[in-house]
Amino acid sequence: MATGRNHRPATRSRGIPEATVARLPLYLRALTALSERSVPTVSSEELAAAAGVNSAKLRKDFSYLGSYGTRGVGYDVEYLVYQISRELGLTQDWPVAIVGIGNLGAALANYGGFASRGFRVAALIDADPAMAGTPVAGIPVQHADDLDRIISENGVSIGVITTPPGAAQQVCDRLVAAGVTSILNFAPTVLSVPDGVDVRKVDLSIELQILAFHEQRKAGEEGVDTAPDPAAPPVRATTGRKGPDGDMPAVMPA
Amino acid sequence: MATGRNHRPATRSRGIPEATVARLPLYLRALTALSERSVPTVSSEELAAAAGVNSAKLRKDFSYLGSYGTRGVGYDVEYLVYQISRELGLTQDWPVAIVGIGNLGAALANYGGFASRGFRVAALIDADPAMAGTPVAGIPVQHADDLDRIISENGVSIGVITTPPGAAQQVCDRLVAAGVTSILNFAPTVLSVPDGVDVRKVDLSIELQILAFHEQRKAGEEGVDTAPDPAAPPVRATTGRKGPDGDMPAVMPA
DNA sequence: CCCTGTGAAGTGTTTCACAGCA
DNA sequence: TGCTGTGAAACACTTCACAGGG
Repeated sequence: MATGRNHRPATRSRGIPEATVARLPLYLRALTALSERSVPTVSSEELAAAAGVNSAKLRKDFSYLGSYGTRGVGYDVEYLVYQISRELGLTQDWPVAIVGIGNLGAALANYGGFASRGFRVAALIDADPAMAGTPVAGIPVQHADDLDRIISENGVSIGVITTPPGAAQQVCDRLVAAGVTSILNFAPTVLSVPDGVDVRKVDLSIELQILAFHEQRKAGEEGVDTAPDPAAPPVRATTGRKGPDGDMPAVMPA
Repeated sequence: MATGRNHRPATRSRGIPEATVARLPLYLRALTALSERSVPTVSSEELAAAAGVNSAKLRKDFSYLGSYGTRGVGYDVEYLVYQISRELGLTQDWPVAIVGIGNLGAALANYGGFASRGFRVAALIDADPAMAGTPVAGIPVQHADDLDRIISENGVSIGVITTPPGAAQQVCDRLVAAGVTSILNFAPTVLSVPDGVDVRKVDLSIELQILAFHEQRKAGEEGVDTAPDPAAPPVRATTGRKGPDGDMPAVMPA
């Protein structure tokens, strides 16, 4: 996550751990699927499997919300759907504005799952005057000059940034000034925001790089599993710098 | 994260903490920007600010890679760029296949930052025969029937899934069968994969729901900061179920 | 004297294992 | 008996604070 609010240093009481909050949407999705299949109750084991976590973790997570299960039986699906929805704030409607209607912004606007449960694309905003008025996913694009008005008129408190990286911080500042207090950033930039504003980021290239890291390990791992300590690492001639492996090449790779 | 590999239970030795791995791309990005501005060295404080973390964390992170800094001075930007790139496996080329060329898949294919450092879109795959041959971002879309061949011929080990949720698991299975061992999943589905396969997910609606959770708290927080224990929570009449607040409504909200 | 590198302390998260209730 | 709810142990991650090298 970027700079931003530090979610209250857990003053005890109503503090649900961040890790738990991040899993609630997963449980909710699994429960919604069960609900659609009219399954009345579910055990922690079954629900955990559907959500891709282990059952102890799930039970601990639910224990932070209250005692919503029945010993010997499991959880009432409908009841739990409601409780988690309420906890996540999805029983109300959240108007969202997307700023930057390029390929990605348009794709998000068209994304069906967006509207699911509580979220509504209230406005599309772009800096290109040529786009103003053009409908994307049935919603007319508005010009960035009117950002402030658009945000307040629609009561938007959640903004999605899909601009090029160079514009992201400026857009962020304007959104915050207009009253937005939660931002989902798709631009590959670190956003700085005042206290009280939440930023979450979605970053394709970071995810790929993390995968590449593990992928590389897998390749090197083949047969060399419990390898004995490799020979002492090469040390750079000029300075005393040392690392576990690999020295600086004469020519940097492009 | 979905089901998947458990990244070696930290057998000590060369084990870089997962949290550190997830930040390396952030450092790399900040360093690349400095490098482009021809900045020769940077202190942990400066670099941390640019990456949006605190300096103690950054120094600790770097300490897992080796001793790449100079006391009293800081870090050599070029040298560090190289070391982190190498650690992340970005000194080699990773051919990536995108499966599911709808709005999102096309947007990702067009996304410039994709090709940056080590990644190359090697193939676009879709199940719609009508799309076969159509170029997207200059790359012709191929039919899903040939998935297996496409993956092996291009030596793809990283797959990106941008299909509708219903198709995701099946596509995942086929990718894995074809030799893919890292998957980036954009579909809102829990994927199950065999051991040794990594899955990371990017999920818009989960991120929005997490933001909504905090957003809701902010709204309720106004002036009620150190509120004394609220009155005993209402208890559901029929059963002994109890939660911190809010009972089941007569009619579920749509 | 400045800034890195790192033990040690602190905090958060996961897992274990079982008491207790339906 | 079966499954939830939860203390307590184990583990992971972050922050502190300072020794020590350039």
